[in-house]
Amino acid sequence: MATIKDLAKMAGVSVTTVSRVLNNHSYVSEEKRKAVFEAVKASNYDKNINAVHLSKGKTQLIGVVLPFADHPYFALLLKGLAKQALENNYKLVFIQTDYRKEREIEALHMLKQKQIDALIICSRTCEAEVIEEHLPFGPIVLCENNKEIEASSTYVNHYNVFFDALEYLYQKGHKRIGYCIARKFGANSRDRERAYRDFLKKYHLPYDSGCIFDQCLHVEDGEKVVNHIMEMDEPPSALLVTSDQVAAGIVTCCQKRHISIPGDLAIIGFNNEPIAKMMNITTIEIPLVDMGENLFLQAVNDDLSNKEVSVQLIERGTV
Amino acid sequence: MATIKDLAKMAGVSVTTVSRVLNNHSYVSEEKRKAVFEAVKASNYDKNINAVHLSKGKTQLIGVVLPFADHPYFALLLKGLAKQALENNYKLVFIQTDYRKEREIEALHMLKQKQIDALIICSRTCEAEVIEEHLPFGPIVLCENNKEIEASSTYVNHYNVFFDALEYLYQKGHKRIGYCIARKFGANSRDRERAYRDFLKKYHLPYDSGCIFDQCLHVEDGEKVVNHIMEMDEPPSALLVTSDQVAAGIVTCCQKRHISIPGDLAIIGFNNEPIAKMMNITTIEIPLVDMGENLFLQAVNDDLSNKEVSVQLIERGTV
DNA sequence: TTGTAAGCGTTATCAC
DNA sequence: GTGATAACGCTTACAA
Repeated sequence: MATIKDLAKMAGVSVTTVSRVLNNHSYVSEEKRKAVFEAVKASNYDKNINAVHLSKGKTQLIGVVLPFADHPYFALLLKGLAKQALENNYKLVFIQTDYRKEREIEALHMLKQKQIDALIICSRTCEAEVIEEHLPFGPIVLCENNKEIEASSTYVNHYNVFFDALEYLYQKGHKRIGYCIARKFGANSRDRERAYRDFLKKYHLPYDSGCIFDQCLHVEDGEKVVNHIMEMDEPPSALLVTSDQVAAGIVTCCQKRHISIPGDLAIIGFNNEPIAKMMNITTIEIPLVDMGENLFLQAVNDDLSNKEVSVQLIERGTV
Repeated sequence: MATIKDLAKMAGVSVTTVSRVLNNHSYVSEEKRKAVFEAVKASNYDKNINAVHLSKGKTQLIGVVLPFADHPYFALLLKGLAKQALENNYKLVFIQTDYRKEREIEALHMLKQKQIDALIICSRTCEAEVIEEHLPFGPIVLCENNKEIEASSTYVNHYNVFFDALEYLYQKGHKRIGYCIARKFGANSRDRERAYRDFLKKYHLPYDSGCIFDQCLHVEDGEKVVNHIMEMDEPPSALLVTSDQVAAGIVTCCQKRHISIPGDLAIIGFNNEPIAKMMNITTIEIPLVDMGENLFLQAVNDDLSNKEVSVQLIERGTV
């Protein structure tokens, strides 16, 4: 490939002039400008962007950490991120972690190595201290409500949302409520558990760990939940299900097993994924695409901000 | 941030020695080695990876072009790609195109600019010639059965698969068969259309463009299809649906409308997404994660290869 | 308006 | 074993 030096020679100008033309900085006489463009054409020149990166100390690359993309929750976040990346002339580096700490650390490492200008962590696994250590190397933005880390974030207040949803079910007469969640740990999960315990306490309801189902991510996990519930002596009469995927699985499975919804079991899903509308599932809508867009903007703008997004209960047929 | 030069000074050695230690090339005396490591610790040093990229002419970055990630088809491909990327010490640059040509071209441009070492195009939009123009700049791998482009590929023979599926339905007594597809153009779609027309010809069946439904991607699109079918004078008795998402939407909608499946309408989905199992949908399984893995390997290995993957009909309750 | 030359932080080729 | 020093290809003071 031709370099800027070659162009300079071909066009009979200096490399500076070439650079100026290429980035249209300041004025360059029309004839030299033309000569440069001709040289570009003739040599099928293109910048070596790595040289630019080195010289500028920036890469127009933003890292995105998420456990996996084959789930609407992350896929929709990613959609929003990608949208803003495009509009702002950035590219995304996709870092799939499967919730493994070492991979998240690798992503942080990329920030330190200046391979990416900022890092967006959609679902954090490693300790707060590790994040903090890397803060000096560039903006890190989180998708959780975290006061201890000095980083920007866009998040849902899962404590409040969960608490309100539980109250809603309680008002509808449910005294025995369980919930399904993806993983037990993680900031959002812990907020939800706190809400659950506080709710139970408020109404003097017993805590039963058998009513909490974790590892619930995909449609097929709904089946496991239903099977489990059918074996229970005192099954819950309502379930908060943190993904409509799982909610859809539960509803489908209940239909097969002739468990009436909401009669025998009430369901509130999360995210308002398309399938929830399709299957008439009551759900809590989370503006994931918007959140993705905001996360991206926070990553490039750098100034610290913490944005709580609001969610909306969409009442349909499963409560 | 400290540089290799600083380390050299701190450790009292040359930059060459530092580089050698850092990349453990050849032998370096134990004491100098130690001195370097101490300097690294003391200064919290980390490589500027952009300098490495420039110097080596490689970035350990592979570009991935796909229209969007919020669909199981692409999300699963991506999963496979990410898995191999991790194992081979590469990162993926995620380029979402929404099927827009200019964005695909931008991705090709990154290859020319040496920002990525190779490019994987999961769903091509731009012309074959444009791809070919960029072939000199690095490996490009495709996810389609394309003989004209001299690039590696991993693909499903959609012509054969479609034809066989149509035959299968025909043997079951269906004479009026339609299909649902994501987009009309694109290599895979055209292969499918050819198969459809050839099948029709073989059995002297009439071609009716009203039996082809495009823009079918998500669950909710299934509803549109059903609505449309209910208006038809001569509705199809069977449908090939190129995504289980849409198939699930169709099945759900038919249940609501009391259209019996497979009695009034037979359905064959595609991909064997989890929802297909859940809803007992007959489908054609495509090993998407494996395909993703293979695509990645082709991208880094460079030598030309074209791999056709085999699919499997999974008979369940919708035919 | 244009050019010279010094970075940017590595790796790699030579000598010694 | 070790160290100068020249790439790598671009940007940007600073001069002219």
